[in-house]
Amino acid sequence: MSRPRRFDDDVVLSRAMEAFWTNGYAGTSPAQLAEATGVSKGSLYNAFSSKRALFEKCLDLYHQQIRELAKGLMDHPGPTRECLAEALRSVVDADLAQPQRRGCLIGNTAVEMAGQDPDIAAKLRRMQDESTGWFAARIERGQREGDVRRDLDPRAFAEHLANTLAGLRVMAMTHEAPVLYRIIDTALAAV
Amino acid sequence: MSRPRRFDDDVVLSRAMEAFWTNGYAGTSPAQLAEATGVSKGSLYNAFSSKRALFEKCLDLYHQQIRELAKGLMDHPGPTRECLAEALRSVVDADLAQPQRRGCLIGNTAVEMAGQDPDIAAKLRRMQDESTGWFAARIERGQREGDVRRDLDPRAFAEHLANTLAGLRVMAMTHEAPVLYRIIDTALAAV
DNA sequence: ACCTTTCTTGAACTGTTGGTCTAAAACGTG
DNA sequence: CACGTTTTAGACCAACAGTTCAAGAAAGGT
Repeated sequence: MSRPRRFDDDVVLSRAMEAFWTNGYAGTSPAQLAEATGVSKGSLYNAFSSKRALFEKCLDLYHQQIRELAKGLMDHPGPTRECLAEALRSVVDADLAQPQRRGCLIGNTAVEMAGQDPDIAAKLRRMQDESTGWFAARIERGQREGDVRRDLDPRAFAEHLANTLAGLRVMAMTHEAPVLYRIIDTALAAV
Repeated sequence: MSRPRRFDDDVVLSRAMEAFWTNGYAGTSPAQLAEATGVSKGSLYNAFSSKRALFEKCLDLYHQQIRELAKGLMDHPGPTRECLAEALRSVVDADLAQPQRRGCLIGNTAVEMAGQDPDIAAKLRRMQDESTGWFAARIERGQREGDVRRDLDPRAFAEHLANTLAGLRVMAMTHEAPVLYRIIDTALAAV
């Protein structure tokens, strides 16, 4: 029928996501996106309509990736407290392993765009709430298994954890592992 | 001698700070700065050399303002736990009272620039560490006054509080007061 | 009344931005 | 192997970025 696309949408999306992640939405120009993806500007616009639309697809991809990651981390064997601590530590480790600090794409986008753009704000809000849900589920499981104090409100504590994580990823821009690890331990002391 | 400056450097700086705060460094153009300050682009460059230099002065002003604020908040009468909770709540309230969410200028800048710019990163790091110091001092005072458990590590808990605050200001971009208040209570449960 | 100095202003400048368009090339199909 | 359709690379565009500059304007010192 027609000429097929030479590039794989998913790998292009993934590379574009990396570019947006390290440089921000405004900080990533079409030229940079072309360079990062190896696909020319023209093709990029042909395939994704606009920089904005491409960005939203990148956000979705990011969210899906952390969803997979979270699923794995929350299913790790071991006591609840250690499981949560290990999960947070692994996120921090991943951040610090990067040659350039870049934080969390969702948090970064909240800071950069949520104030001006209610649509993006709502989308980010949904994503963050989903993360909170994963934490809450793990805590409830801990309570069922007798691992976690019964008087702990799972929802409230999950929100606290999500907030701690949001903070960590900002703090990781300027701090090193020991401080961040200590923060994780302190935040989890109540479990 | 020479023609005097028509504007007051401090009010110009303060208005420029507001502009950077709501729109970010890259998101604030010289034209916007001129508009926000009421001073023409040319004069702005004459007085502050470059957008970058102006921004650093704004950062310093911001830090000085929160230093004053923190001094007041940490000296409030009442038990330590309530004092800290009230301090965090007042920051959250101030964020939510704004017509446009804008987070924390230090955190926002960390996210936007720290990855690329080691100088800025170091400066932000110093500012954040100073904030941690204020929390630590208040906790130590609480311990001296018998208000706070002796086995709490003031430094570690202060870092946790600074991290919680950093998180709150990102979460405030997309969440409302009840969630944020609950997070504050949970984070302070150990005091 | 003039001189010097620093200030203000607006225009001008260069590079880049986000985005469009086109002409040529590439492909599956019949 | 020609068809009709798509993709592609790159030229192209107006707008705007950050910055500079020449010209004039307001003070004090002489």
